[in-house]
Amino acid sequence: MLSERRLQVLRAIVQDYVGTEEPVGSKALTERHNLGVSPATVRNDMAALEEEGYIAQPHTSAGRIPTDKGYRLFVDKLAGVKPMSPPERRAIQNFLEGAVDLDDVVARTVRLLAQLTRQVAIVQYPSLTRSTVRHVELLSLAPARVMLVLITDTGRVEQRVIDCPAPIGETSLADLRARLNSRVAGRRFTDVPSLVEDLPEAFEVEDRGTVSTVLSTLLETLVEENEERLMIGGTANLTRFAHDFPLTIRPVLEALEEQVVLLKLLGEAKDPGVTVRIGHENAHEGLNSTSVVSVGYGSGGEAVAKLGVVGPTRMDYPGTMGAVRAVARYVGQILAES
Amino acid sequence: MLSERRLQVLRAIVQDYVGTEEPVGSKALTERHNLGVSPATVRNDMAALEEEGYIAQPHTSAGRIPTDKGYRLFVDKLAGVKPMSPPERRAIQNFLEGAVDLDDVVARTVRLLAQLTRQVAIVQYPSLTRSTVRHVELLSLAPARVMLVLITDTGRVEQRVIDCPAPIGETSLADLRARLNSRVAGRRFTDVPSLVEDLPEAFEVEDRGTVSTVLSTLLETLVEENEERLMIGGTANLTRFAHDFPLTIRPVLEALEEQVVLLKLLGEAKDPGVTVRIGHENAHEGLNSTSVVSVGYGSGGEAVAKLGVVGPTRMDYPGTMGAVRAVARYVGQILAES
DNA sequence: GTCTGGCACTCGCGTGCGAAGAGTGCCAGA
DNA sequence: TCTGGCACTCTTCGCACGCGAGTGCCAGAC
Repeated sequence: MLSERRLQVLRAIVQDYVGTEEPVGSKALTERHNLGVSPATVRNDMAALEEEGYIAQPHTSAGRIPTDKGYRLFVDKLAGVKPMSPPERRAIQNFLEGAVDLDDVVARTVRLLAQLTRQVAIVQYPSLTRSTVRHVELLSLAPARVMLVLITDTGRVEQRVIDCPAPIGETSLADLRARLNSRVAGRRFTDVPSLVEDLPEAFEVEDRGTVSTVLSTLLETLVEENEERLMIGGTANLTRFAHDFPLTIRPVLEALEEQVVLLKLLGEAKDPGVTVRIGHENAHEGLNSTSVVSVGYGSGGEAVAKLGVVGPTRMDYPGTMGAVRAVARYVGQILAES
Repeated sequence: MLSERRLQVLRAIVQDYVGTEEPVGSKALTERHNLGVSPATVRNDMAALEEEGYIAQPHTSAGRIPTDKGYRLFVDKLAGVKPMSPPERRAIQNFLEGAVDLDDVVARTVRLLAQLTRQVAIVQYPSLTRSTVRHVELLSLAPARVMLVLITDTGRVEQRVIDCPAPIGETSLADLRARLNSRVAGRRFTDVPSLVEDLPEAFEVEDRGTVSTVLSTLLETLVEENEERLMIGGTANLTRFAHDFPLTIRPVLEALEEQVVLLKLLGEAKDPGVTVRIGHENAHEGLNSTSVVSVGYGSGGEAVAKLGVVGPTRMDYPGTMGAVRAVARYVGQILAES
């Protein structure tokens, strides 16, 4: 077990390193933080911390920098979440309130998050799977071709063109539309399958094939996770620390282009609060020198999607966590209102 | 006027510099291209080319590199468009054919273009203003709240929620939907305004306000240019030449995040063929050291949107132009089919 | 026991210098 | 008009050197 002072030393190292971006030595530490002890003592503590793997030195005769393990301890035990100041809160609210539709909400959220944290922001669109159905529309494009439009309570619209096994008449289609909506409107996606199960039976034999096809397409649309979209922004912020790691920026940019990777990244965080994944804790190799701070957000009390930022492991964790949490909260509010 | 041989020298310089990424000297030139003259002669030509501003030397005693003006001459007079090889064409076609909807088409196009050119790819969604209406759908969300869904021939879907001045009955709404569709379905956006002008007159007085509101929202949606969306990809390719210009990558990334800038960038090119804007020819400052190669594409014979790539001025112009042109052609085909 | 001051030691980094190499410009001759 | 040769310029690279930051350890003080 580490003594209280050693934890303080670790905290000081993290704070200084995040601020200066340079390895921090024992002398500088005692000057900047009044720990009440001499550099020599701090050196002993540092040696112990290094022994335990919390800090490391890039070269002999250089200062120490925190390891992933050190940041982890810092985040878990030594630092809280720094709340946003009232002016910042107002700014967030104002910025988000101007949004006109869902795309705009997401776009503004990304910009806002990128600006606040000065890092790369990722915002997932409100997920289909946890939302409710507002309306299902069926349009006849051709005798045996139907377009399915699904509108969710979060304002998201998904459309699919369906090739039917047999032509279907306008009357039958209208019938199907009406029955479908009376059953599923306002219901959660997860409940839909059981609600429409016996629907084909209500139709004439010749239409049943088409009805089944439409229904299965609807169900596909509902559960299909790979349709989950997200928006990213603030990639220019990567260049802020590129001078340290010019070789790092490439894999990060590559990872950011893989939506699958990002969705997995956000999806992994199961914690209801703010989740932090540091360095090698990220499964994806390209992100081994970055940290991901993410949190769920939702229109009701419930999370329907995630948002977060990606930045260097050397980041201002309390501030970033505060910003991410605050933005998530306000986005939730905006979604609930609309 | 430059002599034939001097143009050849310029062409050789551009080609070598693009290949090696290093300033090219007179000796290397004569070795790699059989110009039939000695290095000394080439030196004289180089001096002349420098005098005219087509090439420059980074330092005294270094080789020459092309200037923006030099690239311009190269693109206009010295190089053609390099057509794709048959295997490449097949690969393009195969890759694009798997697309399931418009988003997917655009996403695949971006990936493809980024891979082929190894540069940053930008694809604009097929523009609303030049497409035709496939279907207009009206959904009653609440007595005085209607959702308008517009489906275009390119598969794009736009939706708006409209607050009506007065409640409107389902019958009237169905009537409006039917009349609207019979008038505008299959028509070009630009024709729509005159086609629906007198529509309110066909309704009862109490519904006219609502009908007008719906119509004006529809017209807004049709003309609203700021809704133009685009997708970009391949930003990781920027790092390929970041070692030369670590300071360049940041403004480029910033510019790429400004959709407005990109739309303007693509919009500027009026030429029906492939357009190339080199270095300072780009209005946006951040893109002063990059070139943009763009072209229109469309489902019919007509261009409805643009696509292109952004890369260093030192790029393989013939190859890039060929790839951009080929991809545009195939995307057009895919859009026409679906 | 724990902390402190002192001291020797280790490296990384910046500087200056010299040699090497690439490339140019110019000139006289074919 | 082209060519070969020559002197000149500059950049780059390697290397030695000194400086400074920072460490580790030890003996002594509280």
